[in-house]
Amino acid sequence: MTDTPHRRGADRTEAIMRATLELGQEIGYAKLSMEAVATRAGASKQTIYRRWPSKAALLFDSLLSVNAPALDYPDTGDIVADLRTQIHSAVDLLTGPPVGPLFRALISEAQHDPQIAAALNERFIGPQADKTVARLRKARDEGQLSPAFDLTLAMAILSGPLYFQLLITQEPLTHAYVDRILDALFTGLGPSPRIERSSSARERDHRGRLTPPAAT
Amino acid sequence: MTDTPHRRGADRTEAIMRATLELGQEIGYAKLSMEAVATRAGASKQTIYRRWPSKAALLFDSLLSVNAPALDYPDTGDIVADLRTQIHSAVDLLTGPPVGPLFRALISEAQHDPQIAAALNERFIGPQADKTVARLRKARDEGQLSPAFDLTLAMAILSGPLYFQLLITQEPLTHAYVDRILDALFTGLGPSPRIERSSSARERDHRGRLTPPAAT
Amino acid sequence: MTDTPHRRGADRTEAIMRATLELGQEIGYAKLSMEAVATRAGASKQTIYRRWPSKAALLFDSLLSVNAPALDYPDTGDIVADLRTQIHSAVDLLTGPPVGPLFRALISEAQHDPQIAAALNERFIGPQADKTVARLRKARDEGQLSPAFDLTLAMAILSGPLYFQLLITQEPLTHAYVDRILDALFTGLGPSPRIERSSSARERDHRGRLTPPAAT
Amino acid sequence: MTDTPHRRGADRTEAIMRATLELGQEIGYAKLSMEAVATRAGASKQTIYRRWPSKAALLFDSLLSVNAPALDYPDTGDIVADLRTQIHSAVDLLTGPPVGPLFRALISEAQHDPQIAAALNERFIGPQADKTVARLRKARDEGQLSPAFDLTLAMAILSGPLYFQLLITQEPLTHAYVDRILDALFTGLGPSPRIERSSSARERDHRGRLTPPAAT
DNA sequence: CGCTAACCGAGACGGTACGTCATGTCTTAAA
DNA sequence: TTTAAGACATGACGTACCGTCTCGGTTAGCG
Repeated sequence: MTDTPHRRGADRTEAIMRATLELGQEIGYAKLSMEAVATRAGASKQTIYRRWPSKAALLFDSLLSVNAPALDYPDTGDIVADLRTQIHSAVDLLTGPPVGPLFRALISEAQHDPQIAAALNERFIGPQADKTVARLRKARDEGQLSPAFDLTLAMAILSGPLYFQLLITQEPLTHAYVDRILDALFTGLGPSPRIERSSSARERDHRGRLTPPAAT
Repeated sequence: MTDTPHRRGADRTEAIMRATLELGQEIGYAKLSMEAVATRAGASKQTIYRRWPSKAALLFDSLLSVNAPALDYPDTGDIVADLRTQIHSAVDLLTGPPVGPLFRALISEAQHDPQIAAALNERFIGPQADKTVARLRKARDEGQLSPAFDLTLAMAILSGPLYFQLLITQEPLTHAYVDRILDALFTGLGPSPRIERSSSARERDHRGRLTPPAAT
Repeated sequence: MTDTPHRRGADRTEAIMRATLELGQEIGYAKLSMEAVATRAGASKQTIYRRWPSKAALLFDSLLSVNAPALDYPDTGDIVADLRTQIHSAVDLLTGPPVGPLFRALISEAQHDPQIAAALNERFIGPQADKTVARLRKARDEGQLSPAFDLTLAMAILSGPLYFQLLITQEPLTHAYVDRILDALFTGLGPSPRIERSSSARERDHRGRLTPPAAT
Repeated sequence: MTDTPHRRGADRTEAIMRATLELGQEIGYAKLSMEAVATRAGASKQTIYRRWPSKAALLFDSLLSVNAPALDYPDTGDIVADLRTQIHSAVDLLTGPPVGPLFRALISEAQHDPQIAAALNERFIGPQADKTVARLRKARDEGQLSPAFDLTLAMAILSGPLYFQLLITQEPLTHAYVDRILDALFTGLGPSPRIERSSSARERDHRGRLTPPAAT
């Protein structure tokens, strides 16, 4: 009476996703087989297929089931500091286990599964991008940024290089790299004399620029 | 003896890669099977495995075999115009068939095959990035950019959003989008009043900035 | 409350057997699945398993539920005519739908299900054989057959070749073939000149013989 | 180099059939699974399916592979003795392992697989029946039987009751039962006084009759 | 010019996983 | 309480590819 080998729908769902995450970390999400997940979860393949149409869909839901820390932008009034805080967190999440490998596997799948691509955008990429844009908009509304500041493009410039590093060059994604991009966006692509600058000076300059004025 | 079912070494290599490209375009590179390639090419699986250790390796060589136009930067003296010309070409290449889907498939594979990732970087991404950096360096040396301009980061900011669009949002990668990024990099993230500006005025301003001066 | 999706005990039993017969005729009794029967009958699998322990048992009861004409021997006083009448009827029943295929399927099942074999003998084969033996006994008692006539063996000789034809050679089981066997049993295996013979002559000869006297 | 895990086509065929026979005897031919055969034979399922289109076909070939004693009729000049000898042998073969259960399983399959039915008739039933008919014909030609003796029907009367017993009543098939049928055919359905009769008397009477003259 | 070694296609082979189907048991909710 | 509905673990199905391994047949290049 007390062992209850299995009980209700949701229980199975959870067990399967847990098995997916475990196996994914052990043998890699690319080599994951439905068969192995079923065995590990003590579930039948049918039960898995009842809920998820494909391995990618299972991966996706497993990713969602990871109780990720809510990545909401802080609002200290300092747009750069807030972006930094938030992007550092995002990078930490997307880089480390268990989310990192799973996330990369899903992007990989998204290249030949439009449904996964759509879901990924709707549930993962999009919301996060929206938050970034929203935080930038608030800063612009508060006059910290030029009224004409291109919010969406700024978001792309903040995100793009990170994904480039994550997916293409596959070099480690450090906080320092994030800082370089933030500095480029708001301080300029030039010699970044930020170390010497006082924080008040930095704050005054938060107007969205990649470069200092060229040496005349 | 006029039909010559097959001949010699290199011939086979070519036939196999041709079959790979054909099948990839017909059924998608993800669903491609060595079996199907062998059949289509009139080759035996053994012959394929003799030359390529994995499907990804075959895809990679097939990608290289596409006689892509050399993507070398022009040098008209105008750094922005040259970047624009070159990146437009690159985007056209990476977007359209047959390279586009194949390229995406390879990036997909690279997520779980470090060898492919390395090869992709060494033979594809890296060289192109180097050319971009080189062209930027030349512009800096010629005084068109601030001496402190961060060449590598600029490259990442130029490339990142494009890959983001290609791999993540999977929206069409247009010339217009490339132009927006270029403008952001060199003109600023602001209202881009470039339409009214004379070209000479634009040229004068090529100093690497994302934003106009904030409204004071 | 006019649709009454289902009602009470016996109703279900009937609906399930009807569905079994329908599906059996449509897709064959061998490919019949409990699942399909349940769906067709609008019943749950549990309800089926409550009543029948196996598919074969369900088939068996479905066979019994076919309102087969009672196959009782007529008694006109002419043993051969009566046997002929009765066996013709039996052959017609066992050959045509829906009983034929179902009967064969059950014999098939009986080869690896002793319970079905037993039931088949008790409820189907046995009673019919008993009737044949009884009719033969009566004829013997009336002096139409030799007192030493082996009733059981005669039954086997009458039945055996029919099952041989039904199950093994699977050639059509005709009335003519039945007649040949009857003639062999009562007239002889020889040239059967029965066509020229008067019926009275035939009757006189009903003593149970397979052959005419050999040509001396 | 001496272990040779497997080598040539035919080897596999043999191993698979051996595994089929073994498993069939252990767990029954009805419960036999291709999966189990493959495992036992150390073969892959594909290899099995390459050779046999269905489980029944595999069973059939396995049956043929049993090195059954050639069942050729002796010819001692005494038709009844020869039939007896031969049918006793046939019954022994078809009754005992490994042929018996396999044979019954195949007849079972033949009820819903016309190909098996055809093969069974062509390769198993037919040839044996032909031999019986041929032996009977020889006897007729030699004058031991009436010129008008119906050879085919005699064969059916000899075989039918045996299959009836094997498949339907499933009672043991004894030599004694065979003898009763033979006696019915050649001596008559009557009181069989064969025990007291001299063999010469019996021989004289071999004219193909089921009954003695009725008691007048 | 003929022989031999390398290479080829063909495809069999042991595997692994696929995605589907049916089994028989179980639970739930409605009637 | 009986039911329809259907989830569930199990296990087999038949198929698709994987990567390895003979097989013969054909060149090609050396002798």
